[in-house]
Amino acid sequence: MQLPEAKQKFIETWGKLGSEWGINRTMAQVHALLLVTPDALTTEQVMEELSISRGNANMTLRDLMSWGLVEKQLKPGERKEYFYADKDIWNIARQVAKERRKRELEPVLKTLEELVQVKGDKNDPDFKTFNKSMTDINKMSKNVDRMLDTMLKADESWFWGSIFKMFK
Amino acid sequence: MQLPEAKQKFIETWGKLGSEWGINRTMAQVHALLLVTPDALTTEQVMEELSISRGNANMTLRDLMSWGLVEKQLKPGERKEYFYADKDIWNIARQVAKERRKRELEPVLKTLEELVQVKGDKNDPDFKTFNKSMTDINKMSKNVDRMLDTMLKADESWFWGSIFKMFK
DNA sequence: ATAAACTTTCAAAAGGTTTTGAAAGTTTAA
DNA sequence: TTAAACTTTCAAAACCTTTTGAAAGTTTAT
Repeated sequence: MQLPEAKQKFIETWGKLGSEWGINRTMAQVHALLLVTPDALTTEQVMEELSISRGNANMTLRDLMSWGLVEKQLKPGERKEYFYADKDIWNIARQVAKERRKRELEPVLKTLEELVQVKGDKNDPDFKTFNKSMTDINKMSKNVDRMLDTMLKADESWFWGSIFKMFK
Repeated sequence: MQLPEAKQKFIETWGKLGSEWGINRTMAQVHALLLVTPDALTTEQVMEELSISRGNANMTLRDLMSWGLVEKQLKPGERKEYFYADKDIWNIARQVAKERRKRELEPVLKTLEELVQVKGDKNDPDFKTFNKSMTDINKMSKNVDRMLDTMLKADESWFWGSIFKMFK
């Protein structure tokens, strides 16, 4: 396989994976494009490479910046804005974990906390089942939250090292 | 908050979380309903509780079975099929991890393996960037894969215990 | 064999999300 | 100023996914 074809394949694959995990396909594709591009690209170049409209490119690049995955670069003497993606995969993973935790896990944790408090008749099977599920899901969610916290603070090799020591 | 309202809130919350993570909202809602219901429900009851059509209920329940989250129960002397969800949250998490790994991570790993093999000019910045990204993403994906493997084989309390020992 | 009870299918409709592109807005240079 | 270069907006269109519901299929009891 040649480089241009391989890039294309990566962009497709990353886009598909993104959409399976609730990330807009185009956003994942733009990110993939920037990941395999050594230097920063303009909106124009992103539009060109992926055959998408100006509006789409603009909005997607802003989204990627709000996720902390892409940064704007201004070159001296130039009006155009350039976009550059951090290529450090551990940083990327942490950044995504951090954002999804804040956007999605935290609100759920808050709701579960309320639902665990719901009182009812201890002999009512409906209540018993509800209460047990809420308690268990709440515990697991908190564990996930703590694991993410560990990951966010950790250095890559230390984190995986510790994980794999689990089965030494 | 009263039990019926609380159930409703859980169903909503779980549905929203599901859709944020690429799982059909209705599927997550049906699963949530079964999680807070002590006994097995018929298609009819699911339709009723969530105000969805027969076709939708049928297809969603089959999907949940294919994910290994719900099982069909037949009661002696009855024609109707009943659907029951395993309430063990660790089992559920493992089952979801197992399926998503098989359906989504494995194909990506296979593609990355190919993309890492792509040869090119070591002085070409395009090639260097592509190759580094593929190598790094491949390594991280393999680590995730191994972590999932550990999780799938593990007992709940042992797994979290080991995770939290990481920061003792 | 028949009919009632129940499940499955799938084309069409509804609903939701993403994309477009032209217009409006902004910044910079002269 | 003015106008060129560039970015942002957003209503409408395109696209994609989900849902519906009636019809077809299946199973069981008589």
